[in-house]
Amino acid sequence: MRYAPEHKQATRERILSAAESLFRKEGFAGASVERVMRAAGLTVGGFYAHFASKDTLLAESVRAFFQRQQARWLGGLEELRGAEFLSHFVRRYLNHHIRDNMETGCIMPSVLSDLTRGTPASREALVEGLEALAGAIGERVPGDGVTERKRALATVALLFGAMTLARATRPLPLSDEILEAARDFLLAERAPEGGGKR
Amino acid sequence: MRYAPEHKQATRERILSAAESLFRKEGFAGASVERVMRAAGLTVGGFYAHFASKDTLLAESVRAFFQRQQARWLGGLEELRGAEFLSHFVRRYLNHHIRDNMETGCIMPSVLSDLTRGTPASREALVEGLEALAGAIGERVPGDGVTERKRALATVALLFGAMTLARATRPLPLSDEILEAARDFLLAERAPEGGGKR
DNA sequence: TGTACATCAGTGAACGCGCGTTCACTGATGTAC
DNA sequence: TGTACATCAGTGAACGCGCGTTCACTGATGTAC
Repeated sequence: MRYAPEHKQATRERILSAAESLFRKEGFAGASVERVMRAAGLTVGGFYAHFASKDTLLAESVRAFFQRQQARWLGGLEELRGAEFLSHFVRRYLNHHIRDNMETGCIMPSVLSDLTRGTPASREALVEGLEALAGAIGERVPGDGVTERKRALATVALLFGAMTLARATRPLPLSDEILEAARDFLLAERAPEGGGKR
Repeated sequence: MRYAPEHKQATRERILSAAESLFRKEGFAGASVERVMRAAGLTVGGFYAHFASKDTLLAESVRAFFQRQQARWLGGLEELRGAEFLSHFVRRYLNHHIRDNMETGCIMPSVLSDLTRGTPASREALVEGLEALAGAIGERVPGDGVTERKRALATVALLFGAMTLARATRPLPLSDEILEAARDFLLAERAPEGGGKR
């Protein structure tokens, strides 16, 4: 029990990271507080020193996911714009690795259905993440006809929807087709004037 | 206990219909077998005369949903083609009523996350429904560049993704924006050569 | 430097609860005679 | 038409289990003197 001012914060992050993995792999109902704590190297009872409830844990996991992932999704694409940016971003997301590794890939397909019934806090975490992501995309991809924001929102909705369907239809060829279809649909047409080659 | 040859089948359909409603409203984990049976006017114990397990019930609910809903989604649009068909179909799906009435609207946003972790039977039910729906859309909407099938798959993925996000972000304005964005994205461009006015 | 003490992150047993599933049963039905 | 019987859809109590949460506690840490 080493115990320094920053120690509790580090433990909290360990729990959060374990929770993210388990929520991804097993969903909200499938990941019990006891298993999350065990995965973080702790015992059940300590959980409530860090989080008010399991619902709070989901909200914080979603928040942490968007914060961490936004950097990964957009990292290295900072000066790309338009079709060029979109091509990299979409290909980065809609790939087999994210589809096949539920415990490390995107958390959204695993918990989106739970969020439609979620607490205000977990929905708020989703909204903030969505706004930030749509904002980052909108900045880089000009809309043509529809506004940038709308285009970004539709893009995100298609990414999440396609990844969820692709996971649910694994390992059939249909699963690959869905990823391809979404990729083509987002990239094949309406190439915006901002960027480059695709 | 009236009890005629067709009576058991009718009871089974009552259970299935109650299950669909409860899975829609509360998800797979949230809808217990006991509450499903009570909603069907029966008691728990009788359940296993009709279904082998709760997992089987989900699979059969998904199958029943697609069978029932395909008719509702496509009914009356039989002779429409191309952009005209797509416009009706997309507007029929992406509306506030389906978003705000989880127990009667689309079941997919409620259980898609569960299906990514589902049994083979429930995933098979999803695959069959998806193939039938994509086939019906593909027949009516020619692809341009991408094949009809891919276009149909991307359309379905965007519909489900947008509806799920819209439900999770209710009642914020963002929720309406997501529906609009998906609608515009599917209808605004790439107007195919098959149909009509949009 | 050494000792006494307060703090509080983490432990682990216990709580009440609702879950999915089983099973001995009931009693209305349709059939045989 | 009337009686005896087999069927089996549906009942309801019971099962073992894992859940989210609580709480009295432990013991390493940092502080006071």
